[in-house]
Amino acid sequence: MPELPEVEVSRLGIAPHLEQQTITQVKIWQPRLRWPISNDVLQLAGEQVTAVKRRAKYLLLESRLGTLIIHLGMSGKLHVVPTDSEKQKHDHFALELASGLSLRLNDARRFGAVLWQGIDEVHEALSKLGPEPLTDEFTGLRLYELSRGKTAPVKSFIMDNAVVVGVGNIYANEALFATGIDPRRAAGKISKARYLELGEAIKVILAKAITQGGTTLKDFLSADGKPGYFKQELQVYGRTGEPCVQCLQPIRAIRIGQRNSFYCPRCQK
DNA sequence: ATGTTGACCTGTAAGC
DNA sequence: TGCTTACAGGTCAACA
Repeated sequence: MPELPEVEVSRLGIAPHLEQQTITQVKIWQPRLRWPISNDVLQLAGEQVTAVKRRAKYLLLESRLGTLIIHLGMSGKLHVVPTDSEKQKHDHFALELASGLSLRLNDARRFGAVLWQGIDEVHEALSKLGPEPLTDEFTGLRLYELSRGKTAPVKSFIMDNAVVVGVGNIYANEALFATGIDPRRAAGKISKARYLELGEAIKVILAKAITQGGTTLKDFLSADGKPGYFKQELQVYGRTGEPCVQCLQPIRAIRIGQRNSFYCPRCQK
């Protein structure tokens, strides 16, 4: 479900309910997610959430004792609900708060994760990540330099978390359309000038998606239940056979690295 | 080393 | 109305 904008929208939705709140109880209903939920997370009971941050597609709930790391995988969702409300199917984990509200993780496919990072540790899930796309550490120049000699498709390249984090299947397709780059092209054979444009396009598209509340494809809702409106902005993703917004050619779908990929055969070279 | 593929798991939609 | 198949927002391990 979530790429970086959806995770950020989730963060913005839950943060006001969590920050400075005391956790009264930690509930592990289903520990078998992508990795088992460690009992280390139980020490959060009685602790205060000092900040709610994000790194890549990971949410970071900080406390005096350490950081709870949440990843939503493909289908994970966070809800803030009254603690006495009924547990839903696929609710796996919850933090109960002194306010009477609870944060619940619901994830049908269980590709998500709940991890514990002790104070002064860096969890290995976070240790090999590239820069955040919306910071100055990420530039088109970086894309250009890292891509030299690579033969993998440019779409796979920009989805590589060691190159830049947070660019998933939707926004990779959109950024390549915005810059007129054929997603199949070898990453190493694209010019510096085009990478400079691509870097900017990634920033602009992700930032806009965040302001629109993310992309709701099937069922993404922010923690307060609102859908995202970026779907209306999608130029190629999911538009197989529909006319290109620029040239009216039908949008094509192909498979790149096992992922559905959409492009305009006329506008993208 | 780099690139590609399968695997994890469940729900939903499409096809027969 | 079934039943079967393919696919879905992500990431990692294993392989060539």
